[in-house]
Amino acid sequence: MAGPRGEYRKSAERRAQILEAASTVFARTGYSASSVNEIARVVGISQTGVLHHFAGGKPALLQAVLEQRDARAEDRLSGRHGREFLAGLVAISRAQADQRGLVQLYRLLAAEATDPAHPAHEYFSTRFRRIADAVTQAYREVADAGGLRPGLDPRTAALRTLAMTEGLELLWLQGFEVDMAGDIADFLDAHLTDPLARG
Amino acid sequence: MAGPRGEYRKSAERRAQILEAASTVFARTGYSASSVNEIARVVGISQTGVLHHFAGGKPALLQAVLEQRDARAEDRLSGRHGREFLAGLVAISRAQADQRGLVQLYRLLAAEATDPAHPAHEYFSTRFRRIADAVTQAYREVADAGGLRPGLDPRTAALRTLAMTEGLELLWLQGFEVDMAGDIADFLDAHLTDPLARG
DNA sequence: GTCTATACCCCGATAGAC
DNA sequence: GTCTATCGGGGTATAGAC
Repeated sequence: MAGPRGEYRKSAERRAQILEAASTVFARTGYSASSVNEIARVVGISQTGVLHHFAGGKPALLQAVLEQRDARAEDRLSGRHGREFLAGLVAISRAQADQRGLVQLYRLLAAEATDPAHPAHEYFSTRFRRIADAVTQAYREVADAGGLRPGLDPRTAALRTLAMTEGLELLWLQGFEVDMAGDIADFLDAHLTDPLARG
Repeated sequence: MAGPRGEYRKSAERRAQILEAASTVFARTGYSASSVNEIARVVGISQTGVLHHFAGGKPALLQAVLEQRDARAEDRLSGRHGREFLAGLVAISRAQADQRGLVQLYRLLAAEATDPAHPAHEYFSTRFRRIADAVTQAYREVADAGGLRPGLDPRTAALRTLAMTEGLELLWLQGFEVDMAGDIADFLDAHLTDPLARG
């Protein structure tokens, strides 16, 4: 199980360092206004040093940052259905309170990417739709089991849940003292016949 | 009631043109990534021509754009209290559906301005807090009149209302077909003993 | 009021030495 | 793997002519 040695290992570590630096720099000033040079400065190497590790330049850096986060986050919900899935949303919210930089990064990039010319435009639009569909599906499963309050439409409930989640995140970033996880749990409970278990 | 003539009038018109161009350019690419040059190109004059009218440079342009919008929006709520104020929130949401560019501008700037070094940082943080306080006050007035459902705290209700408003705006910008005004009205009604009048 | 010209800075990318 | 040097482009801002 020994990892790569010598030059290879050094390269992998550099890549990781660069990725982390890119993440914090993008989070602070967004994609367009950030520079490879500044990322390099954070790492402590030259601009060309960074480009050596990411041949595709700045867009490649962005893509790598996004992929890294997705890989870490997606399995938190995979395989969960109905009420379990909804409970997973609460868990994710709770975890985000410790990742301010990452949340900020996503918020800023998502806003920038509204422009169709932005390199991450496609990424965000499909990602958002995928999430909305997954939440809709979860509500549908809850409804089939008789756990959804009467008169509620799964799709509408999903969009409102998403809106509340994103909105609370926004307020939290703005510096308001909101209990994201608690508020989302309350909001979900308002849709269900039986409340979710609290963690 | 005749306006200014001759040179003065020409100047005022130019300023208005520049402001409008700045608004659309900022909305498309954000503040940091926009250039005075591009704004000038949209207007059809040179870069120095723009700077002639806005001595403070790019930051002055940004400030002017923000002030212009506030001036137009604030009186929509001034003098209204309690239920009337809440109904005003719904009206504002309805109006925003026709102002995609402006909404986009605010969303992007607010995200950028999370950075304390951003020229609009202070503006957004005080603005957001002012809105939150105003909504809290409105809920308090409703509560005093016995119109708030029992067990609800005005401040918490206000923050959740704000979160829902912002979140719906976000989803709408992302391309989802959401009825912002209708959903907000529903959300408000869930807090009140009597539903608001629908427009 | 608007222009051209210009000074000076930072950007991303490439070539080539070590 | 990392560097310096360099190219071409674009940014803000100022000086001064018309």
